[in-house]
Amino acid sequence: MKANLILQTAVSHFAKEGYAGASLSKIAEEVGIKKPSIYAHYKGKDDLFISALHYSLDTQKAQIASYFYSMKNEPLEPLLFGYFEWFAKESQDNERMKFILRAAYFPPLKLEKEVGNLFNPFFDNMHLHLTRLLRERHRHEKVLYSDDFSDMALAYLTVTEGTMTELVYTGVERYNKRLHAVWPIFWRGLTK
Amino acid sequence: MKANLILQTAVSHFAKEGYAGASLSKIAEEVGIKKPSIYAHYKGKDDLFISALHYSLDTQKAQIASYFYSMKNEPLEPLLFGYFEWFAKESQDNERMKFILRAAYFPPLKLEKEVGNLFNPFFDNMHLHLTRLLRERHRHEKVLYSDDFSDMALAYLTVTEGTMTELVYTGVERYNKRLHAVWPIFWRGLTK
DNA sequence: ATCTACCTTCCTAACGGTCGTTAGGAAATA
DNA sequence: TATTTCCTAACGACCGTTAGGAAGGTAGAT
Repeated sequence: MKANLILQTAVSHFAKEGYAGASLSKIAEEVGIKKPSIYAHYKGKDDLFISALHYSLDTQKAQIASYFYSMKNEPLEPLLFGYFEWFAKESQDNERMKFILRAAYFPPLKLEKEVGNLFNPFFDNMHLHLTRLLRERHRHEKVLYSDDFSDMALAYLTVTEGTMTELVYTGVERYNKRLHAVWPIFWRGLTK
Repeated sequence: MKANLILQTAVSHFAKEGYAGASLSKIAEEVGIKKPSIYAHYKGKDDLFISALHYSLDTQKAQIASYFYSMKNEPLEPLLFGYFEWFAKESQDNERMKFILRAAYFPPLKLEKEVGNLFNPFFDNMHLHLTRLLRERHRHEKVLYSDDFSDMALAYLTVTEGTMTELVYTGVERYNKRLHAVWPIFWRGLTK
């Protein structure tokens, strides 16, 4: 399917160059078609961008869900910490993540609203599931210090984003340094 | 000084539109001059971008230093926590911070090297001063759990960035929610 | 089985527009 | 007089987009 190839190439270009910096000519060139042929599959640059974001978020969501499912029988600490390591492995040479971060933090102004409409449910969904996970686990493991599971989930997400930005910006070595600096402190603060 | 007015306008435009999205015509228009007049002050778009970044980092550095100096007689906890609140107040309608973040995470590819040369000393400097601060304070207050001050400083910076990105992206309300979710946990993990 | 109509996909050519940049000169400042 | 600052005019390059048509496949009717 050419449409999908265009989409994936677009993700890579938008990740590296941003919305304004990416060029349809170059995307088409990498796909192996001419620029106007893109219009057989997408209405225009905006449509391509939104489609790429939609696709990226769906894929990301599925991957995260599959990680948490695969770890569902592990204790809480390796489950939460392992997510960081899994994430680093998944995200290497993975431009989808970079695209997602870039679109989240610095969306093209004219698409701000539509981008927000895609992101807000995504984050709310993550927060909700994480809150539920913590509540569920606490019932059996009873290791958590507080019982405000929503706040703990939000704190966890904050740490993931603080390290993720480092991963995207400077690479995996400094990401790991940060991770091993912050995790023992955070986990100590989280548990009894 | 017209050069400085151009610089500040450029910061605002680069923050909102990014390097590729910002246009010299629009910057000139907002300043009240014509586009080619910019070339009387800067060699071109690249020079303007780098100058704007240099200026932004210098200003930011001075402001941060002045906060920590003004709080030098406070205990460690209000000093570290207050930085978040001070930061939110400073950063409202402050496009400098947005520009700095954007330039740090998603620099224009062709200026990646020069941008890195400006950022790396900035972050290293922050990390160094924070490490020293923690070591110094621990000698008198003895509240810290660990004695790896470098790792604690890095962890603190990670939390600041995790919340800062939220501040830039969604605004001050959700920033405060995150802050009040993560800080008690983090501080508990940091201290005896 | 063949013809017809239609739709998808891709092309070349070209559109109007904006981009960053330069040339060259006028006005102001020192 | 020399230099800085600003202007108008224009450059070539690239942008996203559209027009119009060729090639190919598909579906239904004859």
